[in-house]
Amino acid sequence: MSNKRKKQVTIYDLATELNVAPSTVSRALKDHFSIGKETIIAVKELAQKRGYRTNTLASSLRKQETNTIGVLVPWVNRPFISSLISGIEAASREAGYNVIISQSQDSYENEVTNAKALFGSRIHALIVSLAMETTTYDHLEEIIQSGTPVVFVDRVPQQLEGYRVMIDNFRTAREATQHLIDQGCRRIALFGGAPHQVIYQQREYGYRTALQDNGLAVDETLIHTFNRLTIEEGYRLTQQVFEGPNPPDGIFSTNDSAAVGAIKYARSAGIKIPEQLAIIGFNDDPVCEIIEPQLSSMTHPAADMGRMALQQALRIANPDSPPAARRVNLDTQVIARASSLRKG
Amino acid sequence: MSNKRKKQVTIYDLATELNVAPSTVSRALKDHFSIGKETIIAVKELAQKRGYRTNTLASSLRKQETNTIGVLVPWVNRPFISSLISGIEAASREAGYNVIISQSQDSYENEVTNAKALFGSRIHALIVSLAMETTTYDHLEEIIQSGTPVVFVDRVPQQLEGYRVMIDNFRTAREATQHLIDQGCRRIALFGGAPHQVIYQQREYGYRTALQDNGLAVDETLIHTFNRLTIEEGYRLTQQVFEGPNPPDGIFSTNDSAAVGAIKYARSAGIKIPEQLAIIGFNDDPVCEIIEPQLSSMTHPAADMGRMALQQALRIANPDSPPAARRVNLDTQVIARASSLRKG
DNA sequence: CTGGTCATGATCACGTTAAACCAATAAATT
DNA sequence: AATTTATTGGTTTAACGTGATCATGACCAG
Repeated sequence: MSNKRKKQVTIYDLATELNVAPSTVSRALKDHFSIGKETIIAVKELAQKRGYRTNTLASSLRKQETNTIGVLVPWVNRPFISSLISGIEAASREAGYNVIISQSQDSYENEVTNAKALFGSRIHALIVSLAMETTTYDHLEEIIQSGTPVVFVDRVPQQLEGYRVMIDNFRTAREATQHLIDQGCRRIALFGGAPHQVIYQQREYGYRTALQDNGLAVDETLIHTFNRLTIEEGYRLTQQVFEGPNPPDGIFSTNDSAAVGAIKYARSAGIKIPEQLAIIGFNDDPVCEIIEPQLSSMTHPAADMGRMALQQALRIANPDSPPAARRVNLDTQVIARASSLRKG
Repeated sequence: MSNKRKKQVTIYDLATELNVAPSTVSRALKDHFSIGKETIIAVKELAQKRGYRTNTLASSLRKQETNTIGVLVPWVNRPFISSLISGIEAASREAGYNVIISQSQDSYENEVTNAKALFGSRIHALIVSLAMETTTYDHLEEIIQSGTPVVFVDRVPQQLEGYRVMIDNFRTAREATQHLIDQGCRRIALFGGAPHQVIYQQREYGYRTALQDNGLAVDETLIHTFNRLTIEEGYRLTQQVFEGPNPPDGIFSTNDSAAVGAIKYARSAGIKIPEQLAIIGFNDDPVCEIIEPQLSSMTHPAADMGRMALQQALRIANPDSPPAARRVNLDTQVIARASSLRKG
């Protein structure tokens, strides 16, 4: 019923009450050097008493700069992404920024629409993880051109020049594969993602390199590409592979979900893990510790990546800060669990 | 380097180019009835050509109303919450609103700070799920008083008058307990949450009622309270209960994590599920289908709750829409899986 | 009485839009 | 036919709250 909002307190109100000019109030609130100490105290006290809150809209409009960070991700309800957002949110709030989120739902079309919407909100900076479908980047190029800082996280664009925060996918995949080899695997299958996404290319390359490092031939029939890397896809493909000739003795899955699918099939088919089949995933989702046997994986420091992406975003275009790095790589490590650890 | 942002196109630019007044452009873009058809077309065409995007800051300032929805939750990286946010985000974007998120990290202090920050951003409405710690509500009362629509989701306040979107916790808990009874359980333990949170009170009440419905005595020693309902807590408490005298033959856990802990302990201690111990959780997190045996649970329609919360939020204070409901309850149902299904 | 601080005031401008106003033509009334 | 009234298609003005810029006045040292 009370459709009528309480009138907000403005610097003008404070000014009249204190018999000073609005601009004095404005400056006092910001501890401007040219305002007397007593005035500053008086203004702040009254502001407190009257419940004054600066109108960020007006301020942003005037300053031609918002305190809002845009985040554009495929989905918010995925373990990796939600932790990424958690990191971005925490760091943003500490730095005095708000976070607007939007999800592309892995659709290119949505990504374009949302990018435009965020851009229209005059965000201070944009942090993006690309939709699976995305192969062209005009919608983001446009934003970069406008001078808005853009930082790509994890799923980064192929060609586009820009700032990136990632893990070293090549090295991480190489280590994951090496781990399986160290555990005695000789025929390792690869469960890879959409081949136009850089991160999956790099992971495949890491896999290939590890094999070569150890003098193992790359068997192309062991390399599989997934559209969505879901549990179901992992299950189905594992089944298919094991019903064919010459099954693998190890699987390196480029995410955890597909690896879980593999474990599920193996368990249902009576395939012994890790003796007959060693499995390692990617991301170290919470599920790794829940499934039986527990799933080995590569850490993917989601929250740290979020914090780092924000830091970079704030450094771009801020001449008073250390310069932003074009490319930040965060450390990862092998978490060896029962699914790959062969005793002795 | 290009620290200088491209100057944005304004209605003023379009107006001069078309030799009309800025207000005409403004109205044309909104298909105002008093503007001629041809003018509207001409304006829109030019706007398109010049890449005009309305400055939402200016618009919001002028209209005294933003298109931003504030979301205040304990954590974004939890399955239930991230799905809730996903629902809010999707519905908001469809309705033309942005979503600002902030997490209290289950701390009362953070919740207050963030509430103030969101309020300062002049949000159109606020959707809140309370921090575990929160027991007083002045920070939210203040926002409600100001006329900003506030909708509580899931973790709602005890006394505070306000709009709520929840599930029927009482009925849902009663059904969960009844399910265990139907499967032959006679000594059912309750794993409950923070007792000052309404939802956990209601769940306990539902549990008690189900027992009484079936003529079973309530054994207070079977009722356990958890601070955080984590896997570890669930594990430890199950161990404690089973090392004591007269262990239960069923567990109703008010979230899935604690139930997973219970399964883990049972498995390690050789307790047969569901024969010796039947377990049902709450939320139907993805983990339910991953753990072995699969965990029975009660659905908790997170994304739907998010969409519904947004719908209510937009209806409050909008006289042109159907009135908002003080209380919306969404349906839930039992998902019976191996952890509780006793054959025959 | 000149010049320099210190503390503050006055004046827009940021981009948009609601409200009030206006001119010209078409339609309705006497 | 003459006059009033509506309708169409705009324009002008002001305001939303803040803050950068430039102006001002009091006081004091030299």
